[in-house]
Amino acid sequence: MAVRNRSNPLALAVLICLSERPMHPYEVATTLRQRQKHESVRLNYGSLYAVVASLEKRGLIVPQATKRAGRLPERTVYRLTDAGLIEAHDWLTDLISTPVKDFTSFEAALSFLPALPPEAVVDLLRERALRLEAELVQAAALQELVTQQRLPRLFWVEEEFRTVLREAELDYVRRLAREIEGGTLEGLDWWAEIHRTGAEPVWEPPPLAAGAEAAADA
Amino acid sequence: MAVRNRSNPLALAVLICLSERPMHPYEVATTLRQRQKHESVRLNYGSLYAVVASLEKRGLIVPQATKRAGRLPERTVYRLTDAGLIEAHDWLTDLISTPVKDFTSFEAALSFLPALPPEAVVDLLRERALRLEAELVQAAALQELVTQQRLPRLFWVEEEFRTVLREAELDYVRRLAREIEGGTLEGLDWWAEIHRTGAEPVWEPPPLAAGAEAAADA
DNA sequence: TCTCGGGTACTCTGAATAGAGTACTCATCG
DNA sequence: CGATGAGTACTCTATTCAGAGTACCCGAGA
Repeated sequence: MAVRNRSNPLALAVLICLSERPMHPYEVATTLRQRQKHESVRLNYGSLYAVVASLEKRGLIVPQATKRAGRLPERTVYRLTDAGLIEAHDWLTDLISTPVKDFTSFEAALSFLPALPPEAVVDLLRERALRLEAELVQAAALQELVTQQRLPRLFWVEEEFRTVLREAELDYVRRLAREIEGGTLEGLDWWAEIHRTGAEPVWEPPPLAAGAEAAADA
Repeated sequence: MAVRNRSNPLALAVLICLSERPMHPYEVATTLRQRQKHESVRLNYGSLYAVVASLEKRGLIVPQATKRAGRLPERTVYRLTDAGLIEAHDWLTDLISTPVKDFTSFEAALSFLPALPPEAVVDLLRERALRLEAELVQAAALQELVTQQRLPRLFWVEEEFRTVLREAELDYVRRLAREIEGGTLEGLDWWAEIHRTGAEPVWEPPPLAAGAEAAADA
């Protein structure tokens, strides 16, 4: 209970949903799902209710009424406070204007590349490329479906952005595979050697002052 | 204590470090720092020791010796087991071959765009573009420094990838700003209208079946 | 009528984390 | 020679979170 201020973007999603009209948490969740926002913001109930409690504690939202339909669990409807609206705008402003470092899993993977033999890596990169292509095809299909439903692009920009990133990744993955295979990746000789000798697995060499012209620091 | 199997890539980093030679956790941390891997894998002590404990429990690493230097705290040196090496390779294989959905904060921001007025968003996007450019300049400087130190590209691919993604993002940010400013973004009319009327802030319209030709579902 | 799946609306629990704190050493500088 | 600051090597704690679980309702089909 209680969220590190501005850590979880789900809190922002809640604030913005409530800026439309008062809702109870479950309704927020279904709204986000309907609008496909759960593709961009991690959403699960455990976090949702924690986030809502924290927003209430910070005075950004207040409970408005709790209704009971039949013997279903109580629904607590929340509404946004003025402070909440301001916080939402500030937060969003900040999120748009200032890039933050996200840790992606492929970046992690890339930083451990030398742990596998180069030929294996080429195959794996090719596999990744195939999967990325498949994802792009799927995304395009979805795109089409959505335009047919006449939902303007404005409400779909995050998906567009995802596609742009995926295309850039695909490009890079292909290029890297080609460079390893073609032997043009600097460091490949050492890399292949390590795995050929079947030596104890080494991940990275000492900063490696080059072969031909050494010591040029004077 | 105990890590959801394969959730935290830091565990992979530990396995791969130990595949080089036995180390104690703190040494793993400094090694990762030296090699700049903490730019790609989230690293902090709290997680490090938890992750190490979990790897031990899973039999992927074993304590080899605990030495004490002076009255400094004990250092427990761990080494990789055979199972650990296999797990490292499997995990890495998987990470390279299979894309996973990462939730980035800019994607979240984009999905809430309509909550701010369009002119404000244009300014914020321009600001972001400037910052991205600055980051790219910095990255290029670092790149140069590293090549001068003759560290082969192989050990730097993750940084290269980050640059590729940043460039793609910059492109997209600029394009989006232009399209909003130029009025060519579909949905802009509605967006501007909402914020002009100063109506209660609304984030998204009902799926909006277009103006001219409606109902085409028969 | 029974029951089965699917939807509503949360609640609980056990991990997993981030980041600060601890407790010591060693080099340096006035 | 004492203070200061950087470095070593963890440990602790308060959150935070993911996912499963609970308890109910409703409609359709056998």
